Amino acid sequence: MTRPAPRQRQRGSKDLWLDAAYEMLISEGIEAVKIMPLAKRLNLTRTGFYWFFKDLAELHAAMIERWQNRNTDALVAQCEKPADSLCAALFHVMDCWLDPALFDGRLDLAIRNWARNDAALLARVTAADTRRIGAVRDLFLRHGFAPEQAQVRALTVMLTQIGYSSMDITEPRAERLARVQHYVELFAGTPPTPAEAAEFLARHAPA
Amino acid sequence: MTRPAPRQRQRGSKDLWLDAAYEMLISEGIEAVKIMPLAKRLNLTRTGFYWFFKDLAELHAAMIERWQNRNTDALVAQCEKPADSLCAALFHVMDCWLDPALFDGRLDLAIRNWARNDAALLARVTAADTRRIGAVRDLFLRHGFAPEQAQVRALTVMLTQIGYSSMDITEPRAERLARVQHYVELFAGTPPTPAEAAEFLARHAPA
DNA sequence: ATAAGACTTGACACATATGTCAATTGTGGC
DNA sequence: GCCACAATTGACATATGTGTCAAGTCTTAT
Repeated sequence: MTRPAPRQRQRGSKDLWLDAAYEMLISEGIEAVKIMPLAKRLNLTRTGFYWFFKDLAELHAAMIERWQNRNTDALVAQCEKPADSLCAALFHVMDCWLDPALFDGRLDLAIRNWARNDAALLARVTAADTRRIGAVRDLFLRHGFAPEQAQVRALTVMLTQIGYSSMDITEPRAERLARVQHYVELFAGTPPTPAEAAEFLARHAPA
Repeated sequence: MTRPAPRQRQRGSKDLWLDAAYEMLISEGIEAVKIMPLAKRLNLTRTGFYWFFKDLAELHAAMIERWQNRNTDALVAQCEKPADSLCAALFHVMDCWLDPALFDGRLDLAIRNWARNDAALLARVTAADTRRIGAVRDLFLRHGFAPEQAQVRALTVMLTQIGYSSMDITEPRAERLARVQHYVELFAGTPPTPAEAAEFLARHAPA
């Protein structure tokens, strides 16, 4: 009968620090993820941190671990969803742009910037990129594109997504939603049918 | 007869510090642009810095000034170059991707990341983006696209460019060169003529 | 009630950064 | 030769960050 959570006065916790670290990473970059500021934000004493983590490096490792099991898997899954047409398939990919549960662009960008001066992380990001681009490229290949065009279109889809985060575009949700079908038209080379567009919009109707 | 440059033992100089600061900004982000590390890299005494700049903030301001008068102007100029066809016009835009004198993607990215936590800079970046996207959009409008499609295509062109820097893609020059015509085909909706592609390639032939 | 263990705290030692200032060092103009 | 002054320097005061450790404080199981 192991008591599942002994919990005592428990003000801090591993996840509490980790969550705060994520917020910091996303809003100000890895350079801002420091123990003292996190402690201030959490209203805890700085040294309590060391009960949960060996040091800053261990916090960093934990953050990377958490990212690893996220964005990429969801994106690949969206690419592999069965679809009746190219446009329908692309709409599945576009779902990622509208549902933060599928893909967190800000987190991705933050990790990417972090990787600029962390060789080990860069390797993991590059591996993730290869997987993602490969998944989108295969989608285009399945729909009859020549290898060169499939590769370029896949890259452009991914690049656009990253650019969106990087440029920090904050159009209203409705506007972005309406714009998606134009992106699909661009990437596919032909406009989606009204039925396809309608299905997409229905998926993202306000809950 | 004002002696133009009195120069004495002059080991440092405003530009020396500024150049070093740019290198730092590009390779490691604004957080790394600190006086002590710059001094070390330049093999100068840290305090010498204060002869040229009032403080770190003044260095920062100088860097922004220098960026301001660069990337955007060249890009807009490329968009406005006369062209016989849409593809030819797009090839002019693509010139920016291959000529660092026209557009320095790494600098642009670094400034963009910096702007994430500097509201004043963010405003300038946003203004630059508006100008750039507007120039590309007008290009598509001139070639007969509907407003919505022109806007989406312009955004995608810019987003792709930013994504390229952000993703840090380092394909060999020859490969990128070869790929450009596929991007043009994607953005234009129709492939360029062999003559147009050849002209582009000739422009970028090794000097 | 009390002991065990989960969690917190403050003091210490240290590193790296910023900015000020008075003192110095070279060099060109006289 | 030497003066003026542009440019450099080292010492000082201060801020913010990291990490260690011994001592303290709750809370729950017995």
